[in-house]
Amino acid sequence: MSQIRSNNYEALLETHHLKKTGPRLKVLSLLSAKNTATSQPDLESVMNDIDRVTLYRILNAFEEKGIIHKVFDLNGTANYALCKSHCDEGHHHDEHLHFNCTNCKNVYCLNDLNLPAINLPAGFLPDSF
Amino acid sequence: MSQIRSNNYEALLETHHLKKTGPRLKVLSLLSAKNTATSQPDLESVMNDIDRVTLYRILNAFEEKGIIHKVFDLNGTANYALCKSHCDEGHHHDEHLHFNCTNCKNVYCLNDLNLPAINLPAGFLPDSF
DNA sequence: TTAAGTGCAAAATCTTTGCAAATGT
DNA sequence: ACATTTGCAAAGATTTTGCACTTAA
Repeated sequence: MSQIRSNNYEALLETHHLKKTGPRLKVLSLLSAKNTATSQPDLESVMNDIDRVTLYRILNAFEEKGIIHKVFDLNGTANYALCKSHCDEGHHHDEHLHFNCTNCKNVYCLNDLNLPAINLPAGFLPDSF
Repeated sequence: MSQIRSNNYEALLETHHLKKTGPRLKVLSLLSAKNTATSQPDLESVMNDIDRVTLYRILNAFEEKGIIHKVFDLNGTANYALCKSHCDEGHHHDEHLHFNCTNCKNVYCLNDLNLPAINLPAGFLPDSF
């Protein structure tokens, strides 16, 4: 089973023309193991065997490729979660809400939820949420 | 008229037991002059006569007192805007949405807007938005 | 007068950049 | 073998802290 999952990650990397390296697979498995977005500090502490700079670069690369998305919590710290649906290179398309639990401090992705209708002021068109 | 506005700021500071100093009044007048939230870098560049550290302390103090609120834009940079309604010390109560114009990069407060109904997953209760 | 606020210097973080060594294909 | 990716060192940027001086009340 972890075999199957691991293959999924590798396929994901292949799709995006990224090499299947240890650090990258580790990030993917960490992010998919949780149902909440993971903060960069948390990732760093768990990946203490790999360089902090490498983590920055992996996260940036994944975000550009549309593999993960970044959301800032109430403290302004970046949290990352896997994209569920069709995200292209350079453009994310899995628009959904997040919420920040004040109890456990976790950031949840509300993928199942319909986006509420939001009327922007006159003259503005919605682009993304 | 700028006289009247200035008096408003001073009253605001009095209410919160803060001294009416030059830097503080300047921050208040800058924030109220715009209908969008102002990023900290923008504030710094405009307040180039006062120390960066002072600005940090003023913004933190104002936020704690419930005079302003902080919102992070899509780049994770802090933007500040005056609170419109009843915000207490340590607790903000003017819940509203923000949006980030991809054209002008400004962060707008949607005070007039009704909050959309959002159903959290089972077991969670909304606290703030 | 005196408690609060400011400015400066310096520390502590956080993030980016450059380059040589290591690794995947 | 070659282009990518990583690790390390170092630069840059952001945020916090300590302390002496200044200012509002």
